[in-house]
Amino acid sequence: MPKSEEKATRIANRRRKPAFGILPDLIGYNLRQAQVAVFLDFAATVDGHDITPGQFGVLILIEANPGLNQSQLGVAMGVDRSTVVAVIDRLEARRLVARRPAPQDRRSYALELTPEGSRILAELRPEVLAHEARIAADLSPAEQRTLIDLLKRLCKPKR
Amino acid sequence: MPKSEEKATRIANRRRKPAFGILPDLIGYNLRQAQVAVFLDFAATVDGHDITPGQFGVLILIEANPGLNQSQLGVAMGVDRSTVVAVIDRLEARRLVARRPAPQDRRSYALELTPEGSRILAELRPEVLAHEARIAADLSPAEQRTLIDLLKRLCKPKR
DNA sequence: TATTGTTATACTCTATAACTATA
DNA sequence: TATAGTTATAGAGTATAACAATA
Repeated sequence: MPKSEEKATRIANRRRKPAFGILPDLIGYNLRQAQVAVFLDFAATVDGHDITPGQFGVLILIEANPGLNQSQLGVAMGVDRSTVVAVIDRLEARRLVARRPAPQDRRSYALELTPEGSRILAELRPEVLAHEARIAADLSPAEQRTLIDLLKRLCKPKR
Repeated sequence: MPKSEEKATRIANRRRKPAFGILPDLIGYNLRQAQVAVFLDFAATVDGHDITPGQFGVLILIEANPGLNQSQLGVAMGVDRSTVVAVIDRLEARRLVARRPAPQDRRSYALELTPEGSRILAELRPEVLAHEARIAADLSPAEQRTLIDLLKRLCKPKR
């Protein structure tokens, strides 16, 4: 095969878009694709703060519920309490969250934002709102509300 | 504190639902919550087949594009080609996917489903469709189409 | 030079099981 | 007995950087 033909074949192969079967019709697949894209935009948005969507959620939850313990945080996030340990370890090492002694129960910690954590969160909040506006730029406000409503109703069978 | 009061406090703490701040208004958060719930239902649905949504997607892609190589698969899935290696390693170890010599390019493998892989996929497909119907049970067919449309339009700014 | 597959390495996220201190 | 936090362990999934074989 002559060189020019090889290259043409390679480029053709690269351009020939693969078929996706039933995937584009599946809610689960589109959910996953959307989440990957949103995650990338989030990371780019808060660049310099080095924070993940999950960590942002933890900061919001602790700010909204000061004194929350790790088990309660796990329930709120939908993860096991053993998973919470490492999450809080990372945030504590960065001095964004503190484990205080819980006044009523010596088994547990009362989680709080440090002043630095509050400051970072104050900076993050408008950035995250800008990120939200950007990912949803192609959707009207009504469509954005519809999307959130539909997402909340997934996996919630009629009662 | 008397025992009965302790218990009452604990139960009250457990019942007092934490506040979620701005999270419920964020598309990213609802996307994540929905994906976790969908993933759990998927795992329960294909129980016994021990397959993840990502692995199901790989099987569908290989079936729809027999002879695809690993790099092309990575592009189609949106992951690095080094990530594809371990994914295919696992599916090959389970004899669901085979690395065949690529006819035109000795650097690459032509990926194919084994007969066992085709068989499993034939079993999985109706299970996955049932799973899709279940997670979307609270949505009308029109709402399901709307949801998929809105998800596809996320992170796709107006051109 | 560019591409394919691979390895080494590292990090996040996740879970289960078992342990300890405390309730 | 039950709960809170922890540790050990394991596995999936992800990425970057470098390498050999091939194009």
